[in-house]
Amino acid sequence: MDIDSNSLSEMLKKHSIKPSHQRLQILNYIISNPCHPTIDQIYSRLHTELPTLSRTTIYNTLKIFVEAGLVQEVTIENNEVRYDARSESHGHFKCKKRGKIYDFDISVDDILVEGLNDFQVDNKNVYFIGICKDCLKKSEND
Amino acid sequence: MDIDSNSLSEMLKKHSIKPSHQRLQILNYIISNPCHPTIDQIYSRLHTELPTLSRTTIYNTLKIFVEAGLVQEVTIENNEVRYDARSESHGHFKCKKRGKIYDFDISVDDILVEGLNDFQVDNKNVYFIGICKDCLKKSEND
DNA sequence: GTTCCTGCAAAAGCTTTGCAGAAGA
DNA sequence: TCTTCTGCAAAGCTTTTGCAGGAAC
Repeated sequence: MDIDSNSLSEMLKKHSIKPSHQRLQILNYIISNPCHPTIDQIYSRLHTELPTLSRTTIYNTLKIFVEAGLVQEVTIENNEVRYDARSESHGHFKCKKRGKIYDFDISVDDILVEGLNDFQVDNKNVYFIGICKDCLKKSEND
Repeated sequence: MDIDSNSLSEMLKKHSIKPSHQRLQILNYIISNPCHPTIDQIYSRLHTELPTLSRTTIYNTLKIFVEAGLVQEVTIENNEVRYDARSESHGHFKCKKRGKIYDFDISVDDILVEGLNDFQVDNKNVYFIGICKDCLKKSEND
């Protein structure tokens, strides 16, 4: 699931970010695991391989990545910011039951709103909340 | 800006919520101020009139309202849940500069996504982030 | 040697919980 | 009286900050 270290390094350099070991690991994780991980999920996973890695570094690093436009913050519900490296336009569906996030294709650029003609829109987000196919099936069987 | 106390009371009763003084005040505030207030904004404003009102009560009350479907939680960015009593379908625009939230009309029910055919979608949210007309004008003048 | 990065510890902010007293039926 | 609501205080979480040691160049 790992990505060629050189291409990761290049990605960082393109955004004027020095490719430290920690930053490469974190970027690799986010790209390899497009499951919109939270800070804690990233920490839990990488901490086992890199025991000295601290949460502070993950916070610092993701802040740098977000400012550089390398990853995006995904806020669907409070108390959990998630991180997403997908650049194509897409929406998110969050399952109430287990909290799983699904991506779906939607061209948010096509959403035009009359009232916002004179506004500068930098970011368009679409998210749905409900119950996913799998959880619906499970409750049927109960 | 206040709403007839009887109709507020009726709204609560319809949802099997006992109309206590605090609950009426909080509901009145949210409906009269459709600016998507945060808990803290509600507290700051109501606390002056009702000095004994506590944040805990506002948390409790809003939780009840949300569960009853009387108001909706609006999460646009982390660290601030906002509350909204509008029931019609609409989207939110948040201005980066001053944090102001604008509503815009959009029929989110018309957004259909192929990949989610077997999913139960309870809630559709659309939010944009950018710079509002007013702030754009101001920076022109600088 | 200088600069930037990392990570511990502490602080800060928001939200939840436990519980006792108050209000209402 | 009995039930429910309120609000103080404390606890719990996530995130930020300050700072000293370390790595890289």
